[in-house]
Amino acid sequence: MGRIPCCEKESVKRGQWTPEEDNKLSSYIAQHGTRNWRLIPKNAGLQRCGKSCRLRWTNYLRPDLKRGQFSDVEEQTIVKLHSVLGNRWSVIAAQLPGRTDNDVKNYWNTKLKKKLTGVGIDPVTHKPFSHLMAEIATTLAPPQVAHLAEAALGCFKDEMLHLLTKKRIDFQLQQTNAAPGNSASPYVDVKHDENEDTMEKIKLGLSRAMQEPGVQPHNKTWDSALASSMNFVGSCSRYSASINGFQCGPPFGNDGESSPWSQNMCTRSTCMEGDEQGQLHEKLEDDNNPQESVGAKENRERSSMFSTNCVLWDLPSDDLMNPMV
DNA sequence: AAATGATTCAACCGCTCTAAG
DNA sequence: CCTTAGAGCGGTTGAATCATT
Repeated sequence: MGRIPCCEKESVKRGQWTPEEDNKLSSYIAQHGTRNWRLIPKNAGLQRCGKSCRLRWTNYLRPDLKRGQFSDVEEQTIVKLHSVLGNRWSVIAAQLPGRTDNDVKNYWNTKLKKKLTGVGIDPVTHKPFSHLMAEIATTLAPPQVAHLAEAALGCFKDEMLHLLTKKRIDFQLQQTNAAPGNSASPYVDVKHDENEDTMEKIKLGLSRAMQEPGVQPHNKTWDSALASSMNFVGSCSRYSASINGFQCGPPFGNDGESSPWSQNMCTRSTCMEGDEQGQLHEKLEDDNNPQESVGAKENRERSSMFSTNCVLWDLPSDDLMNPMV
């Protein structure tokens, strides 16, 4: 037995709302409140489904809604909460006064996901891609690691190309175009010659990632030492440094000394049991410092989480500037 | 200036959860 | 306990807008 529709689809209007409809809905809700959405369109004289009315009200007409660009603080809050809660947009939105789950979801899908990917962070797990690869590598026999590395080249091709080329693309294109007989792509020729070398570097990086203890050099961000440590404390604390001091340890961990995988565990919903929601609130309130000056905020934006020096595969940054690793 | 592609975001869809009877 | 309806959620779509060629 299928569910009955919430309204007669033939008799309801769909699509964009007109100002007249908005007025009718707003004034009706102002008078009668939002009880029983099914009756609201009928009583308000709207040819709309109750569900549509609710959506229009909660996402657009509510007087307490905040319009316009997300602030840096809001952006960071979303990233933080998403790393803990995943795609629980309504919970995330509840921490952002004036923002709806739809707003947050749209902002995540259109902006934040790309930003994170652009700096080499997997937006699903909030870990560096290099770290994820190293994690997978530990479960494989050495010959398979090479295959993994090869596969990674394909999987993350777009992200890597973006990272590797964004600063030198013009230069490379100039050089390529200047050289007679070169193909249109700056990568085609070097790819073939350097492929072996590239694969060796990647394998080396992955091997180190599997072997090294938790060494965390301080002069790099998002490098494969993160991955090599196989210790998300390192990556998370580095990550947290990039996003304005958010720490995955306390209050999320059980104690001050985080276990190697405590960060990993705290990135999922298990972290939200008990009184942690309250701790989350505390933390968020700390972060949303209302006294922050505009100048300070702008400065911080310039050095925001997304300006991290992303180094993948344990390669020197100079190598990253070459067309193929 | 026009065409095309990319991006944004309001709105819809289908599902789950919850409470009432 | 079961059924049903209402509410809410997350995923997806597509029209409007913006950027690029």
